[in-house]
Amino acid sequence: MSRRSGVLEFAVLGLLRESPMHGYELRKRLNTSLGVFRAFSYGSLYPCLKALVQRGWLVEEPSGQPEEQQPGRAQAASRAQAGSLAGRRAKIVYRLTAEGKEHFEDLLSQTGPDTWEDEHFGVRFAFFGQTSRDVRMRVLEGRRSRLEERLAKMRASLARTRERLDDYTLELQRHGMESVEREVRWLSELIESERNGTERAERQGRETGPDRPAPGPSDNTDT
Amino acid sequence: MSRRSGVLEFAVLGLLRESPMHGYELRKRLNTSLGVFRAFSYGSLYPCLKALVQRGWLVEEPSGQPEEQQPGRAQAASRAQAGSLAGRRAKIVYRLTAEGKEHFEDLLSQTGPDTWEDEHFGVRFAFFGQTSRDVRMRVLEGRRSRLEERLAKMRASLARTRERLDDYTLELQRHGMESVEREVRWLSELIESERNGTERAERQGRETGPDRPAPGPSDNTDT
DNA sequence: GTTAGCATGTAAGGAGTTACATGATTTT
DNA sequence: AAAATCATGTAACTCCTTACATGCTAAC
Repeated sequence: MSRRSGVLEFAVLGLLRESPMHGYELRKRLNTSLGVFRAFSYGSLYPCLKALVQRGWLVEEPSGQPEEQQPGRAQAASRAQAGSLAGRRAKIVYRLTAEGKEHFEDLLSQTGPDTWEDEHFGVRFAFFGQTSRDVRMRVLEGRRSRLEERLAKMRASLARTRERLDDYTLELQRHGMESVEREVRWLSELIESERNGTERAERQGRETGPDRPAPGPSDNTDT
Repeated sequence: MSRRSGVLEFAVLGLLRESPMHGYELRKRLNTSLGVFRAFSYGSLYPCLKALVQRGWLVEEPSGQPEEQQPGRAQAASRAQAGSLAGRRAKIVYRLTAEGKEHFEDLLSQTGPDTWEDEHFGVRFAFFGQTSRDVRMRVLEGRRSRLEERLAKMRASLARTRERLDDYTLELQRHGMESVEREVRWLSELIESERNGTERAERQGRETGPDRPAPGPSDNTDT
């Protein structure tokens, strides 16, 4: 029962929305696309898929990689016993149902306080491509003010305890604060560039807007 | 039963080593000193404390803040039923035993592959003040090469999939990689300054922050 | 005299991992 | 023919959180 993950569930629905996939591939995408932030194992993925099927958001489809099978009819005959799920071991492809799609869009439109917490924010951002602009803005701004709160607390506690702490603890705190400050600046840039993007494409319905080309003039892939 | 936390256990022993404390205070220290990285609730802290007592690494000591109690005898009499742990509600102070101290020092000297993983590294670093220099070096270098591995994987996967990803996913990955690169640079500076050891601090040109105290020759336990 | 903060605990459960178990297909 | 990788799954366990339950004490 359960397996009501939240993050994992959201990511699975989001990835399957782009195209049907089987579990193994799904997991790789999960751990690269959304990679730095979370990694999942089969032990959580497969039960989650089953649960999503039971709720009617996914359907399982057996697959023997149809495209590659057409030329190989002679070979296929030799192990034809396997029936319709011939060839390779019943690779189960999961596909999003209409209800699943609707449910995912509901999730996408949520802007509750959870959405900008550490565990959720990364995955929310990863699917910003399918998210409406106003939701994007609320999530980005929510996260920023969450982080600013955190910074304020850190600064206060640092001011109170500075003298009692040894150098390493201090350095750890300093580095932590710097990281948070850096994320705040990043968010501010993103928010700015969302604001400037307002020119064309004023439709903010939940239509999946692929009309949003660049989140800023950020082109930085060096080394 | 269990409650063999690892991180929480380590942090509790480490904090109690500095001075005895009761649970409530301990939790505050846990969530500020080691703050950005982890936060713990009473629901995990108190059972952990009990478990550590059972293993003989801590002892409980009742405390009614003795200094303030002497003048208040008349009032205390009215609720004298509470017996020897009078006054405020039996505040339980936890103190590290000799065995606990020894055990903590064992933990401090460990340099297994776990120690530089995300969950452990922060808390290990927080207690570097009590850690011997060679262990510090191994942990810092271990973490750095762990992160470099991760960077290599990210770069490879990015090169493979760059065209298929939308702008937000790309931006997420870029920011993630930048964060990891930043931590690598931070580690390299720390490693440098550990190497220079006795030399005193030199600081690289780094305009971002105020002054860098540069954890220098802080005294440590040697073997 | 009531809110806010100090202080300690427990039961239930959520979210995920590890280790195991199995077998097919591709590469060397 | 061995090794690597693809592929799917389950059971047991870990670690931690939430929500609850309780009561003291300081301050407004």
